[in-house]
Amino acid sequence: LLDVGRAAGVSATAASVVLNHTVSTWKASTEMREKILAAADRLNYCPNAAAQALVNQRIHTLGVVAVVEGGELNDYFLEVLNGILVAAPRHRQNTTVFTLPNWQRSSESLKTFCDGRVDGLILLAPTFSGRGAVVPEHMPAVTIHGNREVPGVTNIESDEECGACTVVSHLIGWRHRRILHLAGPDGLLGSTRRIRGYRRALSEADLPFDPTLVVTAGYSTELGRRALHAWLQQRAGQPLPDAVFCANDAVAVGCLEVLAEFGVRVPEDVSVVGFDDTYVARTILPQLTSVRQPLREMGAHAVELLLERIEADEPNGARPRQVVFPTEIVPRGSVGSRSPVKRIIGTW
Amino acid sequence: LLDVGRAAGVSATAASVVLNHTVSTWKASTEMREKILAAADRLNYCPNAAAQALVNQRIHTLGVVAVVEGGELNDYFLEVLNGILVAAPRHRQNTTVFTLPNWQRSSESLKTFCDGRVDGLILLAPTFSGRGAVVPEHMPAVTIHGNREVPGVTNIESDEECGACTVVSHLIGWRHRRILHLAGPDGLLGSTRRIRGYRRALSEADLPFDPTLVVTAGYSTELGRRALHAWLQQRAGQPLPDAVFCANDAVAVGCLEVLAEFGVRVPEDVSVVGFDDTYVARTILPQLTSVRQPLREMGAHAVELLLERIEADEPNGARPRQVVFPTEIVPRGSVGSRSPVKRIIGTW
DNA sequence: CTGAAAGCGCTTACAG
DNA sequence: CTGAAAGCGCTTACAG
Repeated sequence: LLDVGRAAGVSATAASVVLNHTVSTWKASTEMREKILAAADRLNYCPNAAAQALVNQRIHTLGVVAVVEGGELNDYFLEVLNGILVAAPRHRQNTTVFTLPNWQRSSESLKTFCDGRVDGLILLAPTFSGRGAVVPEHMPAVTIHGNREVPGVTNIESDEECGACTVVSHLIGWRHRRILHLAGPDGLLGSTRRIRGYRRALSEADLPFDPTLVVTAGYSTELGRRALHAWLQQRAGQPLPDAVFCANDAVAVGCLEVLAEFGVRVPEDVSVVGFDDTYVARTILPQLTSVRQPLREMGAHAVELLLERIEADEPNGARPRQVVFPTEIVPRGSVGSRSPVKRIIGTW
Repeated sequence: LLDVGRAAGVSATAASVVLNHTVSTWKASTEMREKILAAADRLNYCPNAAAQALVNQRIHTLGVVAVVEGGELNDYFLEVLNGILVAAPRHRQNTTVFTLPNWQRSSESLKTFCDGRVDGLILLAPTFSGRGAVVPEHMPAVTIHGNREVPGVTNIESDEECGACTVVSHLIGWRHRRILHLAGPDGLLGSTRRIRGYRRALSEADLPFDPTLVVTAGYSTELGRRALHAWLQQRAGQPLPDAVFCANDAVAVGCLEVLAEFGVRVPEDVSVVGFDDTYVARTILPQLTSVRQPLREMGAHAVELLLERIEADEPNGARPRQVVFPTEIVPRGSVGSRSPVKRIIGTW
């Protein structure tokens, strides 16, 4: 099309220069630029992105890599993606989204993403099994909620430990003592941090830590349901916990369902808190007290950091960073003072 | 890199041919291919996507265009995107997501997406004001829930009218008579179809149509809240409706909130139904009877249709199609039989 | 069966 | 101030 542009105007290179407002060693006579602009408009010229990408080595596209568990995207993903999708166009970047079945065998897929179709990669909550550089050396990348440190890649996370500690302290403030924690998947950094926060809150309040009160659930409603159900079944006739601290909101939803099935009222009999402050926390009844992570801001920040990295044009690892966003408790109706009467676990 | 591949092996063109398993006029001696493969692996060769795109005129990327209202993605978007993101890699396509502030001035943006960075476009719930070809002639495109017919572009939709009719008939089956409809935004095809379904159900049951029972809300929780709140305020002292048919689940959430504020129980006093069967329908209490549209399947189907279109390499309009997916009612706890006692609207 | 050459559409030193 | 030329990394007729 460039040569069509020329046909209409006068020159060849000229068109390129005026159409890209390149600030080169030029002054581009006004009349000429007018002519070119007109011609471009007339032929409705549209520069070819691939050709530009080829010569500029920049395609102005950011890749987002996420795992879809069971073919299902979740609210966490939606929120972060929201932040990314809104931030990217502000920097005139496109966003392409890659989905992976799992992180285990992601190394090869990741490599194929590095063929020039994107300028950089945002990895969403990656959990790599081995260490080893999974992202090719010269592909700029940042991780969000990286589970292990990816060597040399800057990671964006939130202060989950602090969030967990705060929300558990909040429960303690309402006079709850026996607080059950439905924890995230074993071994994940996020799970560990929540547990650490939970323990810190207990110890700050001089409460004993009872390991039987920490049970691994996972991050989904179904896993939350199962974990709590099993736990309650096993303890029929024993007293209910005062409160339940759930690894995330999805788990809390499962928790609320099971409690309802057992005839336990929330928050009258038991208080429940979640984590992430997703949409469901506001819509479920009772509304769920939760810990907000600024997921959208984190997504937006990932875009900016990644862009810096791309423009700096230095290999990963040059200036790895750790960015920690604050978390914040959002109090709602699912927390009340400890029930004065001790309730016993029934059977279902 | 190709010439590096050659340096290691023997030839130049050869590498390209074996690395792309092009089925040309070749037989590629086994020893040669071995050598090339080995060299490629050793240098860990990675073909440049931009260069390939430039010569093949195919970049193997599908564009998804959606509007983010108020910078906020919604569950509808998430579901459809889910379908797309899972389907695309099955066809070895990438997905890039474009977000627009609105559809009004989308024409120019759409044009810039047609610079070779994608091979085709999936438009999500576009609402164009003018008619006029908004998508350039030679850019393959499909719409999902297109609001007007985009000339020549095949549209994927669901039988919303039927869904609305079924769910309203369902309410009538529970003996509800005065059914309020919190409708979608004025003028949108989806709103109109829901209203048509609502009216059809009434007429099939020989019930009169009362225009004051159809009130425009919109598609968000907040708009649902406001619409119902205003409606109830105006009618203090008058009888409550038997049931509320909401334009979508988000509106239903707002509806449930307002009813709770007015001290109205669901479903004992009033039944409520939503539309879309999003995540919230399952998690809110009472769980929401809703109409399921197979959004993921629709997204996946869009990918396939678009790919056909791209491969057929014919201009838009050659074979426009209309694909209609069935809808399905999902009964849950928010519907019960009509309250025997007539409840009166209180003030809030 | 194999390699040299042209070309995809653009940009950018480099001579006029 | 302006244009001709080379080159980004690949593919694909086209001669050997």
